[in-house]
Amino acid sequence: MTHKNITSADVARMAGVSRSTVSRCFKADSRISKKTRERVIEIADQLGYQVNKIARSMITRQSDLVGLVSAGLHDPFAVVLINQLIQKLQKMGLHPILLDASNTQQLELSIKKLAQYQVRSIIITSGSPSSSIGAEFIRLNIPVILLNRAGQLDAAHLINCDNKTGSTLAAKTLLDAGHRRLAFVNSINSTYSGNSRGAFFEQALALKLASGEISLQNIPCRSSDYQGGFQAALDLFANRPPSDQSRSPTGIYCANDNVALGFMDALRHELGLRVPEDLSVIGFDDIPLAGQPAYRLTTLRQCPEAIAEATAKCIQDIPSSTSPQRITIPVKLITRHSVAPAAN
Amino acid sequence: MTHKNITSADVARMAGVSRSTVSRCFKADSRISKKTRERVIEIADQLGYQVNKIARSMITRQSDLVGLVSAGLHDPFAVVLINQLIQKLQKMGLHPILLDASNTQQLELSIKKLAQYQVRSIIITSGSPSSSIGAEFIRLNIPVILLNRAGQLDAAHLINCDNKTGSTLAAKTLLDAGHRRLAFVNSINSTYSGNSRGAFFEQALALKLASGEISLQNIPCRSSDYQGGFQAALDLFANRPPSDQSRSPTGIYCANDNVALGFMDALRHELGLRVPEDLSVIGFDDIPLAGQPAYRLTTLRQCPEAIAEATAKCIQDIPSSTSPQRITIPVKLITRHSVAPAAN
DNA sequence: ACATTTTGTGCAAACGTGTGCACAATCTAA
DNA sequence: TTAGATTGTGCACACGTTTGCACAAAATGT
Repeated sequence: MTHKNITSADVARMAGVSRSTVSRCFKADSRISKKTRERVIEIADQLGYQVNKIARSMITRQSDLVGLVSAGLHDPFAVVLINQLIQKLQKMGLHPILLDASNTQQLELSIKKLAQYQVRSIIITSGSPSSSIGAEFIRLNIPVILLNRAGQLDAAHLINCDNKTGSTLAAKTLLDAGHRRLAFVNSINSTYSGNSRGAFFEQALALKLASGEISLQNIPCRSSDYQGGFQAALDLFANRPPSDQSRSPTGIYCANDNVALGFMDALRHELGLRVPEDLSVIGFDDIPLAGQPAYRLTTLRQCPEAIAEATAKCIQDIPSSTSPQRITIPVKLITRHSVAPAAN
Repeated sequence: MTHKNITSADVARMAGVSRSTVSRCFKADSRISKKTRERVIEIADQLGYQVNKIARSMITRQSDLVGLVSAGLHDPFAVVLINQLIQKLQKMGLHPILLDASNTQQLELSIKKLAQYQVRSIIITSGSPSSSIGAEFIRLNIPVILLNRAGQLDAAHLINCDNKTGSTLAAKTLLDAGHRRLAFVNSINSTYSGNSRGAFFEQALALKLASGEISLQNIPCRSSDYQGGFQAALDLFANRPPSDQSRSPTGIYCANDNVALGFMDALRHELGLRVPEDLSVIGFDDIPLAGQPAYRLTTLRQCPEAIAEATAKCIQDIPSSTSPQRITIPVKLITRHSVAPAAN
């Protein structure tokens, strides 16, 4: 027994006008006499009438729905970002439908169904759903927004944090502290952010690397999360002869905070090394945990609120924009206590 | 220029049948000859036809959309729970629309709009949106599922973890370790879970409390999160004269893991106290961080997957179920290294 | 062979809205 | 006063589906 909704016909009858008039009373730019509009809205309110979005979507071929795909909620930065996105979208009257990209096959299925809901746009935030999915949406004329992801899609809107400045700052910070043996910790499963940061880090060090002043080592981890960082630190020092200890890196730049925290915990709790006395560590993102007393991680902050804000604005601008947008969000060095002058 | 979708009329024309027939070919229980059905589906596939959910929803007054409201993504347990929910729902072909309950006023607005999308049901997971919202949905004949929340709504489906058994186990664990001065850390902003756990904890200790064998102190914190726990520990020892130190509690039960971690960090990093040597701490939830080497928190695990599974099943069963469901999910004691025998 | 049931398909109405077009009413300008 | 412009409203169709009803064809029973 479904509840009978009050429709525009009801309020039309009540107000002694046609359904068309009722409809037009809710559109700002329609030619309706002030008097009629006021009366109709009055009655509508009184009846608790609300326009049926489903019916409206059918005719306008547009909805207030937005697809939001993310590879699980494992990465803490992804979580705060999504949180901000939800709030901003909600404020704009948009409703995000969350899709999990962990299972690619599953995802492709869901994402096709999603297209049937006339979503206004789709935001792809992390992980790696095959970019063919994005292409599929482009083909259906549904705008695609890529957040911190590689842009193989020319037609997609791109919003990225400034990995170049960030990585350059990381390099400078470690160099200024006197570190000579540097390392970059990154997942072997290439992600856009990680690879990009690594490349810019190396680029910032290029001159000194060429002159032999400093060294740079790539430390691979299995996954770009806490466990990955943890294991990477273990692996790094596992089969290293004591005589070789003096050659291990002292300035560590991690692809993101989560990796950095895992790396630090392994150093401290498993390997008996101190941060920052023995090794300096820099992360990226500034996730909430990074600032807490257990870690006090020096890191590059990318502001999730700014990204969410830019995304919201991007969606708003899409109807009037002709070419896909390219937006770069600034990052900021947050100096805490995980970097100290090199001991040797 | 919107992309022209292929409709059932297209495939009907192509197959030389009527739209009705096409529609029926996709419903399992319709009387359609095997031959026709196969041919139609063949052609539909070939054309890439997909039923328009919007149009279907309009006529069936049902959609594959599900409302999922949560108070931000701050609590780590809420995050893993939501993650599981998303995956399970996605697997069932349902699409969750996420709503943020941080701003109550904003929420009421969004949630009303949501009703217009004919959501199949609404899942309320944490935080405290006024229960009138739930009532509003009940009134609209939209099923409401409350997860780990108080049930002022008789008509709502209730899924709760077993706070009673959990708190009883916590009490037993601390008592068995020889602790006499116990405490419960909970937010002053009452949440259902926190209050419930506190009440059952006290209940489990009732006999020994009455006999004066042990003592129980309530430690309030401003919020039921990391910061709250952190500050609570600071407050507890702030204006306590050294002579009084011996009377402070040694067995601490926290309303949830997040509070427990904050509490522990304050003890260790700000107050110079050791866990578990000086104080024993038990949490609730078993969030991912709790198991990591920095904490090794002994805690009561409530399995997010089990809750999500129960929720999914609940939604599935709703059409055929007559009375609202009441489901309790078991919890399990996870023994790690934050509880030790009482020193004195 | 005929009556009756079963099976398969089409017609048309409904869901609730937006919007082009027509047209009446009011207003403006000479 | 009258022709034309402007304003406000209604009619009717469209969006893409589901589904009750009608009905032809096939199958069944006697």
